[in-house]
Amino acid sequence: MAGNTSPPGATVTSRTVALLTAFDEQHRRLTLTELARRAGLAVPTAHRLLRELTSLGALARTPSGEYVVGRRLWDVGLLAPTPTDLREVASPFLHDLYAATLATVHLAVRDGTRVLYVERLAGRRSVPVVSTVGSRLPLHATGVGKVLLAHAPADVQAEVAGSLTPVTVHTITQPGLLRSQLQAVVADGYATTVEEMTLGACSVAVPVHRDADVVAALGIVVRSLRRDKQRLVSALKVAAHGIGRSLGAGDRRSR
Amino acid sequence: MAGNTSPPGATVTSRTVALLTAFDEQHRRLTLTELARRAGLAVPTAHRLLRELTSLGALARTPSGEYVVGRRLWDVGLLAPTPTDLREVASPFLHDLYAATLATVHLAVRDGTRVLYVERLAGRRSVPVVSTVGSRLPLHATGVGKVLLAHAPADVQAEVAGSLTPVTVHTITQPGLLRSQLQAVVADGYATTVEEMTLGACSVAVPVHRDADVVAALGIVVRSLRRDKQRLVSALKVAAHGIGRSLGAGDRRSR
DNA sequence: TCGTAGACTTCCGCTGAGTGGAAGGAGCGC
DNA sequence: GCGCTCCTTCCACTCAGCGGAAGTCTACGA
Repeated sequence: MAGNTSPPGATVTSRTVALLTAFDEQHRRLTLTELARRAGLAVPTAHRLLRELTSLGALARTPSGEYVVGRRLWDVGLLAPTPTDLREVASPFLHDLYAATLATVHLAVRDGTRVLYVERLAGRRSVPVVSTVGSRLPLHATGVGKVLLAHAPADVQAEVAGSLTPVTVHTITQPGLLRSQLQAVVADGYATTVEEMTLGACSVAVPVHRDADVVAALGIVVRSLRRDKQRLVSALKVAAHGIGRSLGAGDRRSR
Repeated sequence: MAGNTSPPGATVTSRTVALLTAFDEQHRRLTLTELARRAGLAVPTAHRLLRELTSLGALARTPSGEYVVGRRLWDVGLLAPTPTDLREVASPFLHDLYAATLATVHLAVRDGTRVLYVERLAGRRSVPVVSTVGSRLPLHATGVGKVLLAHAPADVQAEVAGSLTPVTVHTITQPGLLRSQLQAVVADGYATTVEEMTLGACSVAVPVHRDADVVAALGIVVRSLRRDKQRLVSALKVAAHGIGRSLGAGDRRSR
């Protein structure tokens, strides 16, 4: 009666991917049992798959036996088109912006109803923030998020407005207020937040255009906006414009 | 007689990984037939696996039907321990270094007998170079490569010295010359190249220590070394020292 | 307009690769 | 020593995966 009771609709491929995607920001090293549980697999099955993945270089093992993401997967991941192209093109502009402001600089795109951070520059003297490259945060609570939301399709805006979860006491939770702010973002060409994501941190962000489309948002985080908001906005706009122009020129062989 | 003639030793997992790793720097978008060929699979098999991978978000399709690496894979790849931790820790030091030199800044580790570039900062006015993040270059033809090679085990040094392929007319091709240069690198604490990888580009690089081990190399690329080599070397050493100290402090929960 | 070539997609019967329960270590704390 | 937890290996059953063949779509040249 030794046998086989495969869960419905689970192909080997999906099992493999399930194992790989069991890793996340909070779980960068996992044990066999934990991986099996997170991927919904029997322990021996997980063990065999993990051994294969390890020998192929997709995963690696720590000295203590835990599994971590391997270098080969890092390689392949870097080839993902949108983040990489954006990063590559934007890089010099981000450095200039950092040099000019000494603030934390963010480049982000929209991923469904969240902001996905594609690049982050932070100096040692910058305001501490929660974002890291690859992390996702709510659209309504960050500067880059508001920019991306303001230029998102109506159904996305509706979905976000339907569940405005607070992060700090200053996070926007009223759909009407959000709507009017988004209109202002489109009109003014920039968005701001004041302690809506992190207490003690404010942000300014502008859209990055490629032709008519908004493909990304560029933002900075500072301690206060009182002093020189206008200077920051214009520095951001210059950088965003430069990125957009380089992006337009850079679409080699995309039909 | 419809049947099954699976190649020996090919598991589904290895097929999946073969498909994913069929992508590289030069082939960031591939067609079905090309992928099947590169992974050594029958076209219908590749087709089915690719469809699964696409629906799972590991791959994506361009409007024209080609396959590209998906965002989910990018996510997972970012969790690979070594490159990410290094990047994260080194980031502020790299920016400072860039600000101080305006040169292209490289952070690299050794991957077998090649240099693996983990991070690159390039300004708009920097010397153009071939490296991108994730690319691998020969150890003997770059500044960071020489540093890593000088601190590599003897067998790696021997293997590299055994096949010194020239890149430019200035690339080192004599094992004896390489050996003496590597000794100098260890003694002096820095390495230089003069047009050995790219004509018109010189580089300086220093090791990044974590305790006694050399875990990475930090380098910059400039047009000429005549002018202020000593200033560059000391700027590099300061940054490398800072990175090493932060690394030592930053090894939370690694047994 | 039609024919041809090439690449993509769907179908389906055979079979061996994948499955997971069970059992055998290994390490640790009490 | 004893029990607990986690990792690893084994193995018989069976269904998931395989790929040849056939059908579809698109591009291009006559």
